[in-house]
Amino acid sequence: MKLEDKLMTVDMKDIVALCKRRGFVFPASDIYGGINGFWDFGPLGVELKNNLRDLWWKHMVLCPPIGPDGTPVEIVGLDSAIIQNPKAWEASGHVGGFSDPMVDCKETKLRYRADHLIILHQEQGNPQDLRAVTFVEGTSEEDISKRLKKLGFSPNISDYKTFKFFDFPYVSENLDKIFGPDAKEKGTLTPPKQFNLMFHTFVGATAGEDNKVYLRPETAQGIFLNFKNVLDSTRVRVPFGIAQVGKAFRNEVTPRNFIFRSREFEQMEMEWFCHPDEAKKWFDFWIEQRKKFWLSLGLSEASLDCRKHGQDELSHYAKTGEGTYDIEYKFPFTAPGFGELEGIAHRSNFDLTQHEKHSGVKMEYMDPVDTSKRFIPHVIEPAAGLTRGVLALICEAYTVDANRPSGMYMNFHPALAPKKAAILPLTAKEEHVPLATKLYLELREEFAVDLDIKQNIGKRYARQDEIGTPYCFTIDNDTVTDGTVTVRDRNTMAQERISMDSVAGYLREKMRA
RNA sequence: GCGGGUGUAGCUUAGUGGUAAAGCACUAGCCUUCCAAGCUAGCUAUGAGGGUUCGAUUCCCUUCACCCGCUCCA
Repeated sequence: MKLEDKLMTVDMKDIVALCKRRGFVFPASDIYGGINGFWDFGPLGVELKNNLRDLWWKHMVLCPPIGPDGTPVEIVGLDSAIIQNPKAWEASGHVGGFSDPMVDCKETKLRYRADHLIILHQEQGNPQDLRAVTFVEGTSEEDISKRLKKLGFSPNISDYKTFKFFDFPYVSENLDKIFGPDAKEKGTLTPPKQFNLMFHTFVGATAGEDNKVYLRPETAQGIFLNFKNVLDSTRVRVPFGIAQVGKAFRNEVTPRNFIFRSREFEQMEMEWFCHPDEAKKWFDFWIEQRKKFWLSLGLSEASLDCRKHGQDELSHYAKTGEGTYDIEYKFPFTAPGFGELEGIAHRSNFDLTQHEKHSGVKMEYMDPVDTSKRFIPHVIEPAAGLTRGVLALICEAYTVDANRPSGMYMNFHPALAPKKAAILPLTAKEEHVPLATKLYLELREEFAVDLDIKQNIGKRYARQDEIGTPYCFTIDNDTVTDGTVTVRDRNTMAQERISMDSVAGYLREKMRA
């Protein structure tokens, strides 16, 4: 089926319904009516998530890729605390810069980032006659003139003083006299609202400002905080990486699109420390590696996009250097557009420098061979969303097929499928069950497998199709006489006979990613 | 945060100001030698709270969740 056709037929509603029906993803706190921005992974969802996480870990830490010089790169793992000293988040810029004050326009229902607004003000003798008009930064002089004229003011921009929104004297008190960027009336802007995207809580039994702490909004900082510890406790040498998988929390203004943007989510991040002069080389290397990784999981080339960030969308730590690349996936709810799956950012030496300043601890790296070479390493960060990755895998796998009883199947790569195989005695009578049980007991030592005895064989195949089990092994009368079983392939529904002894080897072969 | 929509069983749909109905799924049993067949029995629902009323799933208010659009999104 062509991708376009698939997108026509696959509806997010069907995917969400399947996820709940079969135990991939449940609404969090379901029996209490749910809670906005939170989701739970069910029995099959957690298997899928763990499989993706383990493959990532294998690709990063256990068996990292071969570097440009032909030898494997060096990456070590870490699992840092979700709550760190709050100074860490001041240093990282999250306390000050992670929350953007917003201004709403009551008339037009539009919302603006206050730091993107400028105010043009014309001095008047009478304070009651304050002439102040707000514009979105970057509005052309021509458009500004036009709008000023329309409001009955002088169209000559040089008659005005320009302020950043927050630099305007007593801006909050004067809002009733200021024109919004798109408003016809003055005084329609609300005071700037602070959106603090970091969750906070308190350490200790009493709550107060002095023991306020934050839940990490990214796992990366835990890595930077341990940069020295890792250097001092292991024999790694620059260039090397530190990898971490874990939960992160963001108080998103608008959680949307199922588990795509949730307030509690999981990240897979690796910080690659290298010499500043080599940053470009490693940046390109990791973009290539990360793209290959997602393709190897079965995401199609057509539904993946690699895109460089524009200057205006760069985060506070990525303003300089090589910038940021996004690996994006064409989700049903973004199509024909794409949604971010992984960002590869050149964080330069921003974070280490910040932590050196705030903590007073030297973050300089000394080359162990040439001790005259000292520098604060630059960082290339491939940061992937584990939660988003699971969603992409689910969306990619969901395949409509009117020619089978279930009407669809989940086309997971065997290495990712929550269940690798089902063992099905053709009937619940005779000698089929004992033989099936024997095979099941053998396979469960090595693979996640199901033994399903009840109901007719068609229903059981259909159930396995819905959860994406790649293989079904069926025991019938021939098994009793010649020791062979049928293998039923999920995608083609074709069957072949193999000997019961070779089933484990057959599965092992298919699991290779 | 704004605007619009939706909310009855696991799913899809009925229905009513007065005992909430069905199909599929699910569970148990029978039957069944390869793709949701058949028979029997069983389980499960008006998102939450309040108001009006003798009585509310139905009318009203509030709230919550989800979907769409806007906004936002290291």
